[in-house]
Amino acid sequence: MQEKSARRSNAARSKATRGALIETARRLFVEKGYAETGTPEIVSAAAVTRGALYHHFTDKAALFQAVIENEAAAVAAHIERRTGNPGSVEDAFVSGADAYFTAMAEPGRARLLLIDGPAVLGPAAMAEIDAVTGGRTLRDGLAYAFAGKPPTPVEEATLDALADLLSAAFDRAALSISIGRPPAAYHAAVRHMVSGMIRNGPPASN
Amino acid sequence: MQEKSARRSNAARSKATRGALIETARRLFVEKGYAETGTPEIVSAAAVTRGALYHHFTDKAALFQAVIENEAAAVAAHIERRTGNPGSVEDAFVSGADAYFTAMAEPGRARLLLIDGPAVLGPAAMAEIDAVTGGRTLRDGLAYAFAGKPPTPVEEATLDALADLLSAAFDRAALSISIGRPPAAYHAAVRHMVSGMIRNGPPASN
DNA sequence: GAAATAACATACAATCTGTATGTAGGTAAT
DNA sequence: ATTACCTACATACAGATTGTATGTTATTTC
Repeated sequence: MQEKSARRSNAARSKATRGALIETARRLFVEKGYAETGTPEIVSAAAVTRGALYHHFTDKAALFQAVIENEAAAVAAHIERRTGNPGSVEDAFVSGADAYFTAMAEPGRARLLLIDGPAVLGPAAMAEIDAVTGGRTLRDGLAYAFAGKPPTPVEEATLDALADLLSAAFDRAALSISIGRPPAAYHAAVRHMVSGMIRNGPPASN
Repeated sequence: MQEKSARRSNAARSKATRGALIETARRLFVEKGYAETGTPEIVSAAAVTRGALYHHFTDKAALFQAVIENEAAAVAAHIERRTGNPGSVEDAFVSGADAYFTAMAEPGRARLLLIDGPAVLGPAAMAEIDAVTGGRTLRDGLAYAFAGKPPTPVEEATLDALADLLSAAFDRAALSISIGRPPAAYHAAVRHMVSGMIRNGPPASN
């Protein structure tokens, strides 16, 4: 065997330093925000060098993106884990929203995914990430809720827009709760909004 | 009279340079984003010096905040100007949303107010600015819509939350339209969301 | 018109980011 | 096992940016 430090494969070395960087960066980004956190501080806290950082990530934004992708995956995993199949479509939305809220209650997560993420990576890139991880379940739920009970088949674009609005409402709820607003009020508001949208039947075409 | 440059009062000088800085900064912030726009570039484009900038604003963020306050005021002015009194409460919301969308269609405005603003100044400061300029009209509209038709008087906190969610939906609609998504679809979606929320009556207390 | 103050201008110190270059440890082929 | 090669990291550096400190010029005030 070797001396002090055990021999480690390159894969293991990479995994360790990447992990340390992402974990430490996440903490500092949450504490002080993306712009106010310098790479010297990150690498110092992670006990690596800037050379290692720029070896594994093309720039500071790429490190941030790795953090964001982690968070998005964690949210998706949490939701998928605790998703049984409830009775009504309405209940599915409400309990889905509830799962989303508890996932987003993880400290710092709302700020990362809803504030800094869009600003640093752009709304387009964030939408991309959301699509890869969670996305689309809202839209499918709405389509199902409106299926076969037409005045007229719902326009695709309107469905997309409706899902977008609903998603924005959920995001805002998560963000507001994360800054101390009363969760119960937001739960009630979400329930009301969802039930109103669904009971009201499919949207008119125009 | 003086020689070449006419004597100008201090108030006039300040107004001119502040105006040039805010106007130029707005343009560059929209073109390249807040973080990627340096103060040297701003002052150069505005034909002033960095000394002038830091005389009028405590730092770069303060200049940005001035830009944001301008935009918020412009939105509020636009909405107030074209607000008649329509028939139903529902129509009031829909036409209010419409006015909001056209105001937010001003190029760059959505990015400034909905993306960079929250990231640079924080959601709290943005809420403050919104409250000073527009704010509260959504909440009042909802209160009016639900007035006197109780199962039970609507909880204040729930009303706040509902207004918050609705506002988030409007923001998202404005943002999505600003990046090229079909306006008609969002108009339809907003109408459906609003009518559902209102026709569904006051939210249950729990 | 002189003193005081506001509105700038210039110079500087401290950082920070990304790159370039150098080195040590791991892998692979012979 | 030795050699050659490649990956992972370290160090040094150039360019640029931010906020401040200090100096100068134009207005106001007395």
